[in-house]
Amino acid sequence: MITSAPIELAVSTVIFALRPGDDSGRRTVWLPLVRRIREPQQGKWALPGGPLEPAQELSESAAFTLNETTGLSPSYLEQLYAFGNVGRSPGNRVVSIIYWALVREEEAAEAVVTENVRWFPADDLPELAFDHAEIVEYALGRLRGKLEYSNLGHAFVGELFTLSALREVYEAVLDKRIDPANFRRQVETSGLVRATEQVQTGGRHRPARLYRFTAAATQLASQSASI
Amino acid sequence: MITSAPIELAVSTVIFALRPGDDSGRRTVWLPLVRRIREPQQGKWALPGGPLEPAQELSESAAFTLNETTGLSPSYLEQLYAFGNVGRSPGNRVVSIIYWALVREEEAAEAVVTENVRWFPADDLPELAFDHAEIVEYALGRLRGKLEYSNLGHAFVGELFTLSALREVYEAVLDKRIDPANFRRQVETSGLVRATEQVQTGGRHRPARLYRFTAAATQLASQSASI
DNA sequence: TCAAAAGTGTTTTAAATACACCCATGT
DNA sequence: ACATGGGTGTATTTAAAACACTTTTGA
Repeated sequence: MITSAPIELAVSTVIFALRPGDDSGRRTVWLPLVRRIREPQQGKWALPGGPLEPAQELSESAAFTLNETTGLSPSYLEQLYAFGNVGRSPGNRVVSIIYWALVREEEAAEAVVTENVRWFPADDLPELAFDHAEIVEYALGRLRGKLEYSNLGHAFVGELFTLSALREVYEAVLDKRIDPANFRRQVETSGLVRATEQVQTGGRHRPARLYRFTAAATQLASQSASI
Repeated sequence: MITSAPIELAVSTVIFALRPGDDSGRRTVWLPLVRRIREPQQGKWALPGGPLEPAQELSESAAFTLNETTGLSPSYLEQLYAFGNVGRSPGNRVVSIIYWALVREEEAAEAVVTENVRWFPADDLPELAFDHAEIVEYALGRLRGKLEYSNLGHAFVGELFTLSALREVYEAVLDKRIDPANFRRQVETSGLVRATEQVQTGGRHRPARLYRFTAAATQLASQSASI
């Protein structure tokens, strides 16, 4: 009787954060990778992840890996796609269920950085293990696409934020300039945001009003997370 | 040493076709289900599917199941989502990677109908096994959503089609009336469609010009299948 | 000749975009 | 005072939607 090796089931996560780029003062998209410390593909950089535990929910597994890698909790977490091509891992058959997550950079920022965990700019990645380069590309597409038709910016700013800060999130992710006046109107008429009484001073210009997301917005974000 | 049972990996498919409804002459969305012939949930209707074979691609598994169930080949096939909640199958842990497919009804139509395979209207399903009701709901949302921002109608019509036929696909899936004049303009300016020299006669009205999809359209459909 | 869908033209409505200009603060 | 981003007003462009009307066939 022939018994082939069982199919392995893993969960990995593409973790995005906005960080100051090397060049201008503008922030860009970064993601953490881990260096593989065993064969196959030893030494190459890969997405954080691991085998699924029988008693563990898929999203729990993704969030656990994320916390292990960055020390952070995700402000957004959604399943991306199941990658399972026969040839994607030489020698064994691995089906990887990929999640993607957004984290707020402010919180811990440089917290966890070891020899084998490092953050990279999304547009300047090293050679990745397996099909992980393809996966990251796919996740970036989803991030950009979703930002345009949902209120995903929510996940990148804090509880209180200026409209400029929110706009900068969009500019960083979509990598294009957005007219501040039109952006303001779109956001304000969306009903997903409410002005507070507070303002943010400190800039050498007129203080900016602080906003917060409405309940509708947070709800919408978690809904769209499953659609 | 405690060794828990391994996680099972299955692939199932939500198969959509347009069929004449019971009432009016208009077509509606139908899907085939199979009756479970063993425990758990014996006797309940479920999505067609089965365990993933180690040497089989995910999409191959979905297409194989589809052909087995309907005798048809999919004109569109795309991964939907991986459902893997711990409690979704009592007793064992099953992660199901779900695909969704569109088939052209004309081809075989009533071909495969047995005691344990039956087509149901999407808006009038029997009680389903496991979390399959939730899965079908999710797939319907994706079908409707995708039809609005891509040229998915492509998969439901033949090579040559009238703009009315294409419009009826949209009306059936979205379950709403669409202005023929505006629909015509939108489709014509999209560049995804090209008029042929032929017309379709036979109706008691002016003959309708036949169209075909351009290469761009078919390409776009298969692209969007992986995004 | 009449019904019915094919197909064209035009108006209305709404949204995105572009851009001029005033406001309030730190230096 | 003046540079800078915050914030308002308005014109332009584009697309969606609504709807009147003409065309061509089968019966």
